[in-house]
Amino acid sequence: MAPLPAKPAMKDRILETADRLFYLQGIRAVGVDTIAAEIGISKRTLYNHFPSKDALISAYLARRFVQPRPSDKPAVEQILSTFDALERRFAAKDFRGCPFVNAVAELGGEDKSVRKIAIAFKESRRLWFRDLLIQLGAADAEGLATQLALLVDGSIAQDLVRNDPAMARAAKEAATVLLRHAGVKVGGGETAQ
Amino acid sequence: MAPLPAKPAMKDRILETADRLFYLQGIRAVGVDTIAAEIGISKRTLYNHFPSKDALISAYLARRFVQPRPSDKPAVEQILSTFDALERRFAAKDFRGCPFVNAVAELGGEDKSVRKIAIAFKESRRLWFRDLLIQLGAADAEGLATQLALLVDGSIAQDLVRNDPAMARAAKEAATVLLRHAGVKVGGGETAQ
DNA sequence: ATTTAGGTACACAGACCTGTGTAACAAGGC
DNA sequence: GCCTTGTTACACAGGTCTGTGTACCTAAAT
Repeated sequence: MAPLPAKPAMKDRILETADRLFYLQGIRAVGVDTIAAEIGISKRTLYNHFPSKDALISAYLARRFVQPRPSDKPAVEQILSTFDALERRFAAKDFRGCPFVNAVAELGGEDKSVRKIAIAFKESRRLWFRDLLIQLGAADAEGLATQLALLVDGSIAQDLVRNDPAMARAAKEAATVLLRHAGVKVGGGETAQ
Repeated sequence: MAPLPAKPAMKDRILETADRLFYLQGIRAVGVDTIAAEIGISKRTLYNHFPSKDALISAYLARRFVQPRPSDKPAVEQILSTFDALERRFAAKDFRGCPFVNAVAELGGEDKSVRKIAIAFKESRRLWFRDLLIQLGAADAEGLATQLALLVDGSIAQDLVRNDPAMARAAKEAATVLLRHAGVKVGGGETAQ
């Protein structure tokens, strides 16, 4: 009915495939040939949708930049369930660390736009923590939000290397201690054990 | 006097240069040509000392695998000064994250030996924390050591992206809280402020 | 029926990569 | 003098990479 329902399908397919391959194998390790071949299209078609590999990289990272959706759950539960979600993702065998950190590590200071989006992503996550902490009346919400972000990224880095989902649990336990220390009331023993 | 004082100089020069370039620009981003050219030697000479680029990569990571030297300082001070050292390294403009994490991120699951040495490195650091914590009689030295390692790697990842040495201070403050919570006596207010 | 948009096949340029082969050169030990 | 060891210069093989050029095809819109 609408004149363009199936039209953007190709661009999305390219992006989705690039995302998967970039993330799993590394950006430099995946050539545009590989992406096109994986979809079964010609390289020319790919370049008709994205002017360069750099544009594809930017689109890949932009696609990964998703905000956590607002929730009605209690703030403290939102914060702690972050680490449960991490543990679940660590257990999936296609988890390969934070795409933004990996991109910066791989592309170095060379690429300014990559770093820029990575910084924006990390800060947005920190602010998400901070706003919840403010709701909770936590002492030093700014500093504590940073510390929680450290625990998240630390567990991601450790899991990337060790492949051990327990890293998320360790982070959650540390987060619980830090929250309590900041005067936040945290529900019982679900953290221990 | 000794017959081979200047002999291994070349191999060391190659390794040192490879280390610097691999670390700063990424392993895949640096070709053997570039390394040889940087030293001013021929590519042939490089290949006379290392049979392949993979061997050079392994030597690079092995070179980065240094144990913290034993110290007479009090254990708690050793632990906390780790974060001061991190802050100093973050402030240097040639800091580009953890070479082991970066290598795993860049080379992916593809390379088993790289992951192996990265795991060994991370575990050796965790054990270093653990042994000090045992000396201190901390509760749950194993778990706490993991948590401290998370804070280290988290601050490294955050600094890699943001270039903000304050990440090390945030990690130190979190570490202080966790140590106190485990019953470790930590000296005064040098952490706050 | 014709135009137009998007896709295909395929070759190619130009760069860079790892790794090898070869012949010549320099310096110290014997 | 001779021989060994390390280095150099340089070409090259064979592969991969990004990106372009071109001519053809198909299907939908008009």
